[in-house]
Amino acid sequence: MSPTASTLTAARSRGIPEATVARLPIYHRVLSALMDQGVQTVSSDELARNCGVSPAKLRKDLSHLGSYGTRGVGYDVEFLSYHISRELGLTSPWGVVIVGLGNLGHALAAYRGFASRGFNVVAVLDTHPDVVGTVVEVGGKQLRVQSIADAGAVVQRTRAAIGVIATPAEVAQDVCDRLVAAGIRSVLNFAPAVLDTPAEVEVRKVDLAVELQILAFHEQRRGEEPLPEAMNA
Amino acid sequence: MSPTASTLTAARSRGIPEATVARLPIYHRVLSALMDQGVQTVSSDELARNCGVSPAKLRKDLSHLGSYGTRGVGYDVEFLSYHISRELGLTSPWGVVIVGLGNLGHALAAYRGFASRGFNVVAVLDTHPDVVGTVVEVGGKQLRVQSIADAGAVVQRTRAAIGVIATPAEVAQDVCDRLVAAGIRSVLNFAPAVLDTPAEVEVRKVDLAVELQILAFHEQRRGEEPLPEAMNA
DNA sequence: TAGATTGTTAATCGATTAACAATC
DNA sequence: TAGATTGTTAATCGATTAACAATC
Repeated sequence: MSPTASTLTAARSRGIPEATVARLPIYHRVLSALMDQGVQTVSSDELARNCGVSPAKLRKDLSHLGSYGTRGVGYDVEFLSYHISRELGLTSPWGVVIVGLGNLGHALAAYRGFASRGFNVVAVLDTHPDVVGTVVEVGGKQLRVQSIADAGAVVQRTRAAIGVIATPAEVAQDVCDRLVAAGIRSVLNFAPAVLDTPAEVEVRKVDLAVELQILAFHEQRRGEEPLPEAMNA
Repeated sequence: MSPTASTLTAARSRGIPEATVARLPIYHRVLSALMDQGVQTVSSDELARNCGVSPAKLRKDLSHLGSYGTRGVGYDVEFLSYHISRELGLTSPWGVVIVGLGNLGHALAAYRGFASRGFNVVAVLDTHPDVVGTVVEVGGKQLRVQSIADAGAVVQRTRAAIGVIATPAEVAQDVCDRLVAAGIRSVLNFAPAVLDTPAEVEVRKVDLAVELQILAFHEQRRGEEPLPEAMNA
């Protein structure tokens, strides 16, 4: 079939598969690295190899954004990078609030990857009276730790869009409720707890224990290999 | 069809879907919490609600492990918990090596979730001469930071199975190569780099920037106008 | 043009879901 | 038994893959 207006519209319009969205940041990062190296053009084979995916998957993913390559040539690195960042919403910076300043919270606050990727840590919050009022250095700026009780005012003033929960599991749900009440609709949860939120809130979870246990599962399976003919037929 | 020997064997045998494996740790954690609360029996509806999944998905997942529930009653919390931990390979502890003792590495070393979930940090490594030889407190023990150059001996002596990479991106591939050469087959990668490894090595990646960018995508879609008029402050 | 490489198709594979028969 | 709840089925949905026509 020839590409009609309607098929083009379908490709360019709203429904980008979640699996594709989850890979776009990797493509974007690798393209940035290629730009730093002065590479101007890259083929789907080469880019895919750098990203650790198959060329077919890469081309399929990119086809959901539009048609930004040139047949017989490849992709212009800068052009493609721009269109991915546009699709991801990275063309203007997002404000991030970090809640919980234990070891992990401090590590996150010190992380340089925020600013370089279009995210600004605009506030740090904690529940504990001992921690509130102390000063943390975040991306060159000094930020005073504020109380989670002030989440509403803080989010309104800073226009923060994303909340990062780095608290113990016990207080994570309460913290999340306060962030949501304050207007936060995007949450990154590092606490080992399942958060209950309204449907319009997008929660993503990073869980060290879960990752380790998945590795343990495969590690165990690998060890069980040494009995090929015994057991089941 | 009636459940024949072959269908039972199929269900119990090797192929547990990856998507199911990825959820087992959550089920396990919630079951542990229920045990702590003294709950003895739980239905799939109740357990699913606590885990943030649908009851149908939960029952489907559990059916891959075997038949550990009782129709009309539900699941015995302790019994099910045991079988999940057995399936995940958590009945004996796994040794973990942490590489890279920057902010994140220190936070990981201080994390209490390791020991309580069947993982022991048995060694900490770094590349930098200034850091090697310093002492880090990990789970009550004092561990001396060793050189990545000694990875082979360290892995052999400690019988570590899992390597955690918490280094900058630039050295991540080199560190990974050394861990693999040392016999590590399971890697948890916190560095923002795509690692190239032999097929038998299982790599999982935790990536703050990727998670944030996925949130940004949905945030943008939700508003369709990131910062209405005022731009960033 | 001839060679190279994209964007799309169609087949396959795996995961999710709702419904319900089995059974406690 | 009657009510409750599992384990399984079958339909649906979404993601992956290989192949190739389009086209630079």
